[in-house]
Amino acid sequence: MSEQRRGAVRSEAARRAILEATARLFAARGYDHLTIEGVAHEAGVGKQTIYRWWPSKSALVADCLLEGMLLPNRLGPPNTGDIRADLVTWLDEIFELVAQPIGESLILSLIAAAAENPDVGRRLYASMGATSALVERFEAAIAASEIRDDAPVQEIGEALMGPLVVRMLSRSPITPGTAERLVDVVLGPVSVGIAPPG
Amino acid sequence: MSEQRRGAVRSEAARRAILEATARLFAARGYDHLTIEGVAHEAGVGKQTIYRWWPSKSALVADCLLEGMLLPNRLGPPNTGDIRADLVTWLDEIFELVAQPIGESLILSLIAAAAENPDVGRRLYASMGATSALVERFEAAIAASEIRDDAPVQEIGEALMGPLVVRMLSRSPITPGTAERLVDVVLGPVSVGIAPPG
Amino acid sequence: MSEQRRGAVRSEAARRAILEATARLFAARGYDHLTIEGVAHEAGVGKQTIYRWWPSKSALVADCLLEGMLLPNRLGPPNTGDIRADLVTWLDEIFELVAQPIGESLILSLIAAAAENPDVGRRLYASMGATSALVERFEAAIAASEIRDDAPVQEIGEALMGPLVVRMLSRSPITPGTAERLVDVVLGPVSVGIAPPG
Amino acid sequence: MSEQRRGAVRSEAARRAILEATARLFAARGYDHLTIEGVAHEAGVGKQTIYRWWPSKSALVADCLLEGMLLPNRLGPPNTGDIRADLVTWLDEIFELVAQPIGESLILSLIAAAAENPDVGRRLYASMGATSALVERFEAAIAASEIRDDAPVQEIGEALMGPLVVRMLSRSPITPGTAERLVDVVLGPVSVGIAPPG
DNA sequence: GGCTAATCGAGACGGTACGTCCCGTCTTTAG
DNA sequence: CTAAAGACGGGACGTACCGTCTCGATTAGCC
Repeated sequence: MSEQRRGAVRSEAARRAILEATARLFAARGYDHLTIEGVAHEAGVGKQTIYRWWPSKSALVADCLLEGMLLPNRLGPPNTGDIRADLVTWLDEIFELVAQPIGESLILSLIAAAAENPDVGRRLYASMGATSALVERFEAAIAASEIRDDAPVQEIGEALMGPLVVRMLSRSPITPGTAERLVDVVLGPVSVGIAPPG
Repeated sequence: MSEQRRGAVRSEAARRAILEATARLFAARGYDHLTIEGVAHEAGVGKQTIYRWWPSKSALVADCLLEGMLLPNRLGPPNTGDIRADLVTWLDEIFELVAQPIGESLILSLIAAAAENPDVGRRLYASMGATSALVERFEAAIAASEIRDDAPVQEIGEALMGPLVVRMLSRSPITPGTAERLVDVVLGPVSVGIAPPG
Repeated sequence: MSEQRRGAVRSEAARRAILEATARLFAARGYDHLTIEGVAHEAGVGKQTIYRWWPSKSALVADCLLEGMLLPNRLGPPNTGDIRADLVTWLDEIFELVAQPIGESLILSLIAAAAENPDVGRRLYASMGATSALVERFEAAIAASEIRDDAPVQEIGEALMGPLVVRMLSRSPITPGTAERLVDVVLGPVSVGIAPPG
Repeated sequence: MSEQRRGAVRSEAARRAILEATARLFAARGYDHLTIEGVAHEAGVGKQTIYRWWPSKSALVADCLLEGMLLPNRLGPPNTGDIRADLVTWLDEIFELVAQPIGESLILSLIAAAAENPDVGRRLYASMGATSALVERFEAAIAASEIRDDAPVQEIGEALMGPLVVRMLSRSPITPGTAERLVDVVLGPVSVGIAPPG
């Protein structure tokens, strides 16, 4: 009835050692200086053990992402009841991360990995909260009538994340006030916000 | 008085052959299968001739961009007097390009190259019109009072381009109506647009 | 008094499957393309079952030899009463075998295996009749006064076999008449043979 | 008219370093523990530089032989005017060499290499004097009427060398007197030698 | 019949070496 | 002095096997 399984079972120790080594080296040296041989050596593992389970280094990175070893798994905005302030808080948090050289090269490396491997892209997108934490915050805002209930939340989310990516790729500096201006752009300036109920 | 120059001068034929070979191979096989040796061979040129003038393959790609060999040099929105329609037209044009496999992989390769090399990033940013053609259109719109004169045009531009990049990296499909929704997000829905003057 | 034995006993089926697979692969691909993994797979057997009973691939080949799976177990000269003719017949038989590509590569593989593993060497030597069938024929020849009773039979035997090995290793062609010339060399030319008794 | 040659020329330093490293490692660890990577490392050379000029490790070994780095290039019998004594001297010299463990494993390694690669075989054959020095000695012996002028010298030579190879492969000990007995076998016992002229 | 071993197939594991692809530098010859 | 050609030392690739080590299943003697 059930699937036959024979032979030794996959070693969890090796799996973890590999992912941890990958995360360590990725953070230390960036995506394109990451090598399978380096990971194997760092993890104390044969190369074949890596190739047995992952097809490429980008798949390795994707798995690290999935396990939350490169970024906090749910990086979303807070909910203080004030959607504009919460989004600004969240953006500023991210801006601060990427303002540091290490944060910048980490994100650029992730972008490079995502460009190369669809899986990394999908997981990075999920990780960055664009689908989960951020959307939840918008739904809460709709429920609280902070924003219109027909607001295109996916587009709004991407209009917040996207500029970050663009600035990083173009190496444009992120000036003070950028977060506020972005939130104003996507939610509309305060003065033209939706009318309060009643 | 003048600089003394002896011996053969830099060969323009070689320079063009190299850039054309780079563009050809980049389009055909993508950024990370592009090799200096491949370019040298394709261009019928010695490797040293490439290394003499360009420090890396990403610099080569950056130069191709600058010469408009990878993307049209000025890809900007039209100006029909209707900023919303013009932006939608422009976005849909880009969306159509990246909906084709070749366009998608071209852009993803450019993103990867930009992530790896600051120069490519800067030039790509300029190329994509985010600073020039797009900003000019916004200035025209301000002049025509189509949008507020204190609108943060850089942020608006990036809030239009950014989501494209995010969708490509995350491999999210671009659904019909996305362009309209994005324009609505960044300019505000029509009904709450700025009041007509007077 | 006797050794205690518990648990499953050695599988004769596995043993035979392994030896047969070894012989098959050895003949097909030669000694140095023979792999334990290949034998295990071909025999439908786990690798450990091979390692449990044989220490190395050359031991495997030695066992195949011992079971006569690679060469006829007793390849010796006939006895028609004419020692010279019998030796020529025997040599020509061998020469014909090694003239075919398959025979040549089989023997060269065996030589390589023998060079690598003393056991293979000893068993091959025995197999090739140099100690048994050939010596028996010489003893018969001595009994029949065909050759001197103090003839150094081991040296004579090796002086017949050795040139074959040398020709194979040096890839010298074996020309017609070689067998006769060799027999003449080791037994002395007919005209100067030992005087008939009486 | 002449062949065009452009680009850097082959480095003699690299060639020598590689051959010397090969000879050193071959002598130290034997043919089948010899690795291309080991040679490259020992020679301080990139692997590709080896693969550019030699197709396999056995070709490397063959070249070492050709340069006389593994064996003296002309290992032949002396000429004191007494062919039997000279041959015995020569054989005993070789027997002494192969009686030492290092000599034995060197020769066995050469045999293994010869079995694998025709070129090694041919060059080894030439090196061992079977074609040159030994044949010259026989010709001198014929000229001096020490042996019959129609003696099959190639067969005689191989009937001397061959048994050595057979003993090495079969790991039979070489007992005292073997050289004499072999010479007796191939030249005939003294008592039945050719009649002195006159 | 249950217990204890040993064997079997399968195959994962840490390794070593393979032969290939490119890197960026250096060397040679032609123009 | 530039350019083509291409050899060089080096690093990583992805693959093939090595010999060892689990696994779960099966098989035999012993209580």
